[in-house]
Amino acid sequence: MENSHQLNRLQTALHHQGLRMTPQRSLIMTLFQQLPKGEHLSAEDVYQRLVNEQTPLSLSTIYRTLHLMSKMGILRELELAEDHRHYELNALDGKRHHHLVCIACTKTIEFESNSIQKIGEKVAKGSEFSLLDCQLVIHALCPACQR
Amino acid sequence: MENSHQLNRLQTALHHQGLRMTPQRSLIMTLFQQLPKGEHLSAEDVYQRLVNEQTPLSLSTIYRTLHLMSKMGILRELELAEDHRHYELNALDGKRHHHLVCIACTKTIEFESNSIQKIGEKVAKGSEFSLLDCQLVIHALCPACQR
DNA sequence: TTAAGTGCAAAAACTTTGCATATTT
DNA sequence: AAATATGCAAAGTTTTTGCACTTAA
Repeated sequence: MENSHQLNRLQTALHHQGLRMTPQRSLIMTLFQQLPKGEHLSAEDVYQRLVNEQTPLSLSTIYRTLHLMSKMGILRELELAEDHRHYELNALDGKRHHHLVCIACTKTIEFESNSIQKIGEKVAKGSEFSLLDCQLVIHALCPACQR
Repeated sequence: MENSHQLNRLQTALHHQGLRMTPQRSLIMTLFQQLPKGEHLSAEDVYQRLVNEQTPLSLSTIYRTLHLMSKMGILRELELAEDHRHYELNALDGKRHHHLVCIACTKTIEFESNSIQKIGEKVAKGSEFSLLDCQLVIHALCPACQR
């Protein structure tokens, strides 16, 4: 099934770097896999959702895991208007979404764009970088906040 | 001259909202105007650069001013890989630049793109938002960090 | 076995806020 | 004069880290 397949991929990737699969990492990975499209979580969110599971899990471990999985390209770190970072599964197929954010009320609209993805790939390739993620953030005022 | 023209624009904009021009705001505005293209500052950076000026200036005031000027569309708040926010003057002509960031060593390359700007405008208009800023951030691995 | 991972508690880094005083308009 | 802005110091948030203990491979 899909879930265990993804967990295997994570495990393989970890082992390639001499790192280990743990119940905590597995739990966090599974949480993000089950997350509805478009939803993203902060470290604290992750903690609240998993603290009552059978596996013990601390905030420090969550921070460490979120960083690790972002560096591995498994999660994407969203840079929105909020005061803390949010994470979501990084789409393997390049179907990444972008954000239109009202800076007054923080209302956020998501959208997809093939063109942005293509620009990102072109720019990365032009500098010989290998792309992990690209995201457009548009800061604006929503109709209500324009008065 | 250019500088005082910009200061006048700031003053007018402030007065429109019942707010006031102060020596501190003027100082901060001038600093950003004189900043070389492509350079951006954190609140702490601003403090370090201005603390020895004749005008007294505190970190709180800097934070308050940076927020205010971002909400006014005068500054843009950059969302990069760093752990704190950076600011720079928001280009009035739409010549905004974007960032390609190596997530391993944080090496950053800036680039401009008319297409991105156009996409931003189209998306904002589509939802009847009024655009203030748009920025593409590409997370990637630079050649050196790919091993 | 042994290097990596975890939890805890403490610290660090960054940002916000209350309040008295000072300043713009 | 009235309302806004500032500085200070204290508090708030979010994130990081040291260390002893645990665990995956």
